[in-house]
Amino acid sequence: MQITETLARLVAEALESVQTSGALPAAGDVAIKIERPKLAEHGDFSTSLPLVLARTMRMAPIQIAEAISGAVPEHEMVGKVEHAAPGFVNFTLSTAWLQSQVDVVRKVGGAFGSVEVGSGKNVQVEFVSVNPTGPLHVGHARGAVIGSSLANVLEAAGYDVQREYYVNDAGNQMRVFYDTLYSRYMQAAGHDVPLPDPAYPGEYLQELAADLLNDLGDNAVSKDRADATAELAPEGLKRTLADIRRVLELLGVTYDQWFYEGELFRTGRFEQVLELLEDSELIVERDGAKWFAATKLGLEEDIVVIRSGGGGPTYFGTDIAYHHQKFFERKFDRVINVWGADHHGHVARMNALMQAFGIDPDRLRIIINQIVNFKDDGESVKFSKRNNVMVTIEELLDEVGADACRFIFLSRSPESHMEFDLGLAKSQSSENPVYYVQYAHARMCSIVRVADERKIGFDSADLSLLIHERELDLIRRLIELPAVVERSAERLEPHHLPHFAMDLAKSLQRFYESCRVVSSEPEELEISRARLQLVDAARVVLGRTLGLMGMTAPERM
RNA sequence: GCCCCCGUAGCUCAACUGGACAGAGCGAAAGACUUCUAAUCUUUAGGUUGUGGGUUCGAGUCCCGCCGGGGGUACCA
Repeated sequence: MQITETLARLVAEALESVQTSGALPAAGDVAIKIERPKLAEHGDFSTSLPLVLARTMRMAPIQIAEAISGAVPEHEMVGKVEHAAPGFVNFTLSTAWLQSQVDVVRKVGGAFGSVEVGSGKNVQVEFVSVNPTGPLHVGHARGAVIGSSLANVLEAAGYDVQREYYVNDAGNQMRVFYDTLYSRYMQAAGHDVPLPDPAYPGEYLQELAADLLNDLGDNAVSKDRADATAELAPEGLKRTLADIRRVLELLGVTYDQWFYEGELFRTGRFEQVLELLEDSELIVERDGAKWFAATKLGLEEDIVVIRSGGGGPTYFGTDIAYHHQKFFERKFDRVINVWGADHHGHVARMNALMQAFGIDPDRLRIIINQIVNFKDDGESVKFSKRNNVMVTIEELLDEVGADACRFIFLSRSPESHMEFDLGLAKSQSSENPVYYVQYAHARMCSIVRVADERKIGFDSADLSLLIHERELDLIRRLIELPAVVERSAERLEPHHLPHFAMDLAKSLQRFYESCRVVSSEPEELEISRARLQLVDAARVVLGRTLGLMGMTAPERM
């Protein structure tokens, strides 16, 4: 059970007992919120319940606070209960209990921080899902990092998680991609075939076409356009996807499932779902096209799902089948899509779609991450696939490194319009907070190594020796991780992790500064052992935090 | 025009969904290494949370109006 839950229970008991005794009047049901005060003098946890109750009880909040704080039952976790103006009840954790947590952390080990809010529900996190028409560029990195860390956090929170990349292999953009590939292939073979319009004019397709000519030979040259394209397309797709996958892995991003849009057509699901909606008259025909009747569900306009003139399904059209499949065939309890801000217009449509399916809209959550504004030494850089000005994720990783990249993207909440200064990230990489955090981890590992070299075993230790302010501060920090995981999972906000990591690293460095761990003085052996256990616990917690962020936890730097 | 997101220290960002004196990092100023890693630590300066109202015991957080920035508003994705 989380600390706050225990405290809330104690407060509830206290409230009940003073109401039973008649010291306080009845007040109906109230939610008891336990929070963390900003100031140390206000204790470790607090509740403003008296302020909330003041009105209905028609009493001064401070009196209520006094009554409640005086009635809080004894508990091993709680050292001190105080009331404070204007109407707070403040809790200070007991020193003995804090000391005991070092052992708890070490026993739980790498699983420390896991919570059970997910209770075995299965959730899918779909992220990146960029059309495989070329290499990923820097703009895609943010969603990749957010999605992958969120998946880690949800897993730690007890969810059964599936990470998915939705491969748009069937749409318009792919046709353009294949048409361009054909032209480039013919050009590479020495034929003057102009680029289609529209086309993907970038270098990437020239290189890919040259590779295909080299590896597959020139068989396709003599075929007509359709046959040749049909021959080149699967290999072009395969190689582009393989490259995307490779670069994502460099960034520390992996998937459980690569789901192909084409699958929705091959299995007939697209047709089925459309028929289903036609039956409930949510698909209508007009102007030669098929429309999703979103106006019947409160939206301002209907949405085309199949274009007129045999134009095929739209992006939204296949999304209908795709999401139906997620909920009804694969039966996910929850689905989370991480999208860039350029797709935010679709959110309302997706909610309407959930309505059409008769699914609780809360089961689908769409995280919109805002566009990243890239700068280079203060100068704004605009990227675009069309005008061919872009930096690939791979180039970014060459310059900045995956860990630093992840940390930077992760520390901003998704809705912030973040700045990413490439020049700064490169030139000041040693001042980057990411190294501060990793260094703290390496330092703790180093201490354990030294203890090992000097043959100082610390399997057993007297933890009651840990009474230094910095030691207790560090323990307080360590045991925050479960709450951080819980909050990040419940609110789908992985950005709390790097901030916690910074705070933890700070506590570690401060402890290191004030408390000598491995001592050569014989009379300090016992305190050394106790501190070694603390260092070991801290190493575990920081390592886990880095792991959740998808970063490495170096043992030396 | 309409819809969504944002505006917090010089810069980059937090603030536990309405709580107590708004916090970190970087940058700036001043200090600290004979021991386990100085990629460190200790101080100091820096704020009318864009702005004007409102709700509340209490507002960076909720509501309304302005100002500024970004994104969307296709039979593109």
